[in-house]
Amino acid sequence: MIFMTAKVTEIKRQRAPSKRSLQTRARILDAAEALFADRGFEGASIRDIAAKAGVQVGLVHHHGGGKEELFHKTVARRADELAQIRLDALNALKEAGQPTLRGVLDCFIRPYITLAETGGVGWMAYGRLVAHVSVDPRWRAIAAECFDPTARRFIAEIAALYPKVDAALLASGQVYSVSAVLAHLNSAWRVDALSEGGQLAGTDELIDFCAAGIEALVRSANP
Amino acid sequence: MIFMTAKVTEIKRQRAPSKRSLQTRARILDAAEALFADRGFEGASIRDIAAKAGVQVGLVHHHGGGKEELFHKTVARRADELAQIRLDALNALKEAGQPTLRGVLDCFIRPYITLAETGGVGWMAYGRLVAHVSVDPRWRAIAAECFDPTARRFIAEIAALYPKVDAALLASGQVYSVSAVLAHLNSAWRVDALSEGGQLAGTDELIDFCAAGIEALVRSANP
DNA sequence: GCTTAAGTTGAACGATCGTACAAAATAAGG
DNA sequence: CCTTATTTTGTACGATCGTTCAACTTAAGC
Repeated sequence: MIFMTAKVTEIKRQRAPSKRSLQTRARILDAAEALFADRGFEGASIRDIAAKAGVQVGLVHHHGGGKEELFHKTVARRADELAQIRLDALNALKEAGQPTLRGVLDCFIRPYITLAETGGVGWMAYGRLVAHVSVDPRWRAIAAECFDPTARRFIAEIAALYPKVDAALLASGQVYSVSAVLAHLNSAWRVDALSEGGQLAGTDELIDFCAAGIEALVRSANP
Repeated sequence: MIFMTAKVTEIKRQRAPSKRSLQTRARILDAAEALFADRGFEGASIRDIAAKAGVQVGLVHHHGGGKEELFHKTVARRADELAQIRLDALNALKEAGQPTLRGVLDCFIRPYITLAETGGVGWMAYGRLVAHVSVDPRWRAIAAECFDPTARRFIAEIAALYPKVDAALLASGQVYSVSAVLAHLNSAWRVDALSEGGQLAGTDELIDFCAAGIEALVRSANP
C-alpha cells in the first residue's frame, strides 16, 4: 500500500535503450494515462493498459515497475513538462515589467488549459488524472512531489505582490484556483447540463474568477 | 458497467423492516461511505465494507443490492439531507428580504462546511466521496441526479440577481465554486504543506472567494 | 403465540486481479 | 559480424474480487 519512493538497488545501464523500447514505453504511459484518468487507480487494470498499448502484460511491469510506480511515472511525466512551460511564462512576464496578480495567474492557468484544448487527447486525460490524484489521500506524496514545487513558486510570486498578507491565505487561494482549473477542464459537461446546452466560460473568464477570488481573500485580511 | 437505475420487478414489502435491520443498513452505508471516500469505487471491496460494518459479505449485497447500487445509495443518502438544509436556508434568506449574491452563496456553501466540521466523521468523509463522484465520468448520472436539482435552484436564484447575464456563465461560476468548496474540505493538508504549517482560510473567506469570482464573471459579460 | 416474511450466516462460485519468471527475439556496443 | 544486454513474449501462480445461494435466526403481523 505504501508507495515506494527509493530504489534500494540502482543497477547501472550498460546500453542505451533502443528506439523501439522508448516508443513502447511511451505507448504504455499513454495507455496508463488514459485508463487511470478514466477509471482511477484500481479501476484500470494492468491488462487493460497492456491491451490498449498493444503489448503483453509482462511488458507493462518491465517498463512501469509495478502498478503504483507506473501510476507515479504517468503523473510525473507531464507534470515536469507543464512546470517548465509555466515557469518560462512567469519568467517572460517578469522580464516585461512589474507583474500583476492577473498576469501571474495567467502564467499558471493558461498553459494548462491551452495544452488540454490543443495538445491532444493525452493532455485532456491528464486533467482528469490530476483530479484523481488531488482527491485521493493515498497520492499525497505524488501530489507533493509533482505539484508543490511549482505551486510554491507561484504562491511566492503572489506573496510578493501582497507582502502583508498571510501566506496560508494565499495558499488557500492557490488551492481554490487549482480546483477551479480542474473543474474547468473536467466539468464542461456539467455546465452544459446545468444551463440547458450553454457553453462553459472561456479561459479569460476562468482567470478572472480566480484573480477576483484571491483579491477578495486579500481584502478579508486587510480590512 | 452501466449503472442500473430501474428495477424490473418491484416486489411489495409485506412487513416493516425491523429496527435491527435498519441499524445494520445504516452501519453498512457508513462503512461504504468511509471506504468509498478513502479509496474510490473499486479501491473499496465489498469484503472491506462488510468487515468495517461488522457483518457478512452477503449482507452487504442484501442491503446494498450490488456494488454500484450501494455506491449510489451512499451518495444519495446525504445528498438528500444536505439539499433540504440548503433550500431551507435559502428560503429563510428570501423571507428576510431581497437576497444578495453573498447571501445566496452562503446558503449553498456554509451548511456543507458546517456539517463536515461538526457533523461527525460521516459528513467529513462525504466531502471526499462527492469529490470522487465529481471526478469520474462514470458517475455522471449519479451527479446529475443527486446534485443537479439543488445546483439549478441556486443558479436560478443567482440569475435573478443578474437578469442580463448568460446562464451558462453563472453555471460556470457555480461549478467553479463547488470545486473550491470541495477543495476547502479535502485539501487542508495541501494548504498546510504549501504554507509551512499555515492554516486553511475560514468559511467566510471561502464564500468571499466564490462571490468575488462570480462577480468577476458577471463583469466580464457586462463590460 | 404462531406463522412466515425478512434478516443473517457462512461457504462457495467463476472471473479477474497484480505479479513473477523462463524462454525467445531484438538490437546496442565492440 | 558477434556477443550479450535488453526487450518482448507467453504462461502460470496465488490472492482477491463481486456475486450467488441454501440454511439458519430473528422478529413483524395477525
